[in-house]
Amino acid sequence: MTSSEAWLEQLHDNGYRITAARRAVVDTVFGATHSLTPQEVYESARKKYRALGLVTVYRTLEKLEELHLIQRVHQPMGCHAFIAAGIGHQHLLLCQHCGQVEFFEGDDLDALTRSIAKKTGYQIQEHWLQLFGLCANCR
Amino acid sequence: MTSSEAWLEQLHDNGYRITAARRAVVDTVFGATHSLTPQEVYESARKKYRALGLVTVYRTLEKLEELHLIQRVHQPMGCHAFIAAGIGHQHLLLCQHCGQVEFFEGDDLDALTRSIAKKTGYQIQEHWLQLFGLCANCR
DNA sequence: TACTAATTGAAAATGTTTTTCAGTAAGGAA
DNA sequence: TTCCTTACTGAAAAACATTTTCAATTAGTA
Ligand SMILES: [Mn+2]
Ligand SMILES: [Mn+2]
Ligand SMILES: [Zn+2]
Ligand SMILES: [Zn+2]
Repeated sequence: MTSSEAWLEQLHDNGYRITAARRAVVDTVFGATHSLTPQEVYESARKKYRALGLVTVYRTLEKLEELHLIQRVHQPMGCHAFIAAGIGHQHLLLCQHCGQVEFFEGDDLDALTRSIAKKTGYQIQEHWLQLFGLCANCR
Repeated sequence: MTSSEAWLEQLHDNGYRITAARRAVVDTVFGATHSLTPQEVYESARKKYRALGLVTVYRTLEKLEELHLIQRVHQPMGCHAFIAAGIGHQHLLLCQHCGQVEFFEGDDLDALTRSIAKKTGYQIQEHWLQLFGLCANCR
C-alpha cells in the first residue's frame, strides 16, 4: 500500500473529497525526499494528471498543511517549499548541496529554554531548530 | 552619537554613497525593537524623508543584509521582515503576542550536532535556532 | 440513479519584488 | 570650491507569486 493512501483517507475523514487532481498532488508530495515549491509540485504532478491546474496545487497544499501532513521548509534561499511533516517532535536536517531533507529527534533544549526564560522574563512556548550541512553523498 | 552612523560608515567604507534616502531607511531599521517588512520600513522612513521610494527601501535593505548589518526574520506568518543583526553567534527570541524581538546566546548544540552527524552521516555546517513565547509585558 | 455541495481550471485580481530608465546628486580629484 | 564621473534616485513597467471569482464538472451519499 502506497501510504499516500493514508493522506487521502485523512482528507476524506475531514470532509474533503478525493479527486484525481488531489491524488496527483498527494502522490507527488508524499514520496519526495526534497522539499518542493508549489510550482515544482505542479510540474511533477502534471505528469500523473495532465489537466491539473496550479490553483489546485495551492489549494491542496493548504489543506495538507492544515491537517499537519506537510510542513513548510524555511531556507536561506526562500521559504516556499513543502515536505511531508515529521511525526511527533522532530526537526529538519538539510543538505546544502543536493537539497535532501531528513528529520532528526532527541534535541533537548529544556535547560537552555529555562535559562533564557529566567534571563529574559519570557514564557517560552515553542522552538524552531534546523541543521544544515552536507549529506553522506555530497560531503 | 546615534549609532546608526556606524551603519552609514560601513556603507561608505564599502563604496556605497550616503544619501538622505539611505539615512532614513538606516535610522528606521537601526532602532527597531520589532522586525519590519519592507513596506513597514517604507511607511516609517517616509516620515523622515518624504520623497523616499519603496524601491530604494528594497535596495537599501539588500545592501544592509549583504553587510550583515540586518538579518531576515523567519516566522510562521511570513519571512519578509528584517531586524538589526545580532553580534557574534546569537539566536532570536520572539514574542508571539507583541512581536518584540530579542537575541540570546549561550546555546550549546555541539553534543547534539555530533550525535546527529554520526547517526546520519551528515557533515553539519550550520544551525538555525529560534525561540517563541510571550515577553515579560505580554505574558 | 439523482441530487447537492465541494471541487475544478481559467482568467482576473491582488500583492510583492525586480528591472528599466532618464534625471539627480554624492563625493573624490583638481 | 568647482568639476566630473558614476552611483543612486523614484516612477513606471515588468516579472513573479498567490488569491479570488466564476461557471462548469464531479464526488459521494441518499
Ligand atoms: Mn526540539
Ligand atoms: Mn547556536
Ligand atoms: Zn522562512
Ligand atoms: Zn546532499
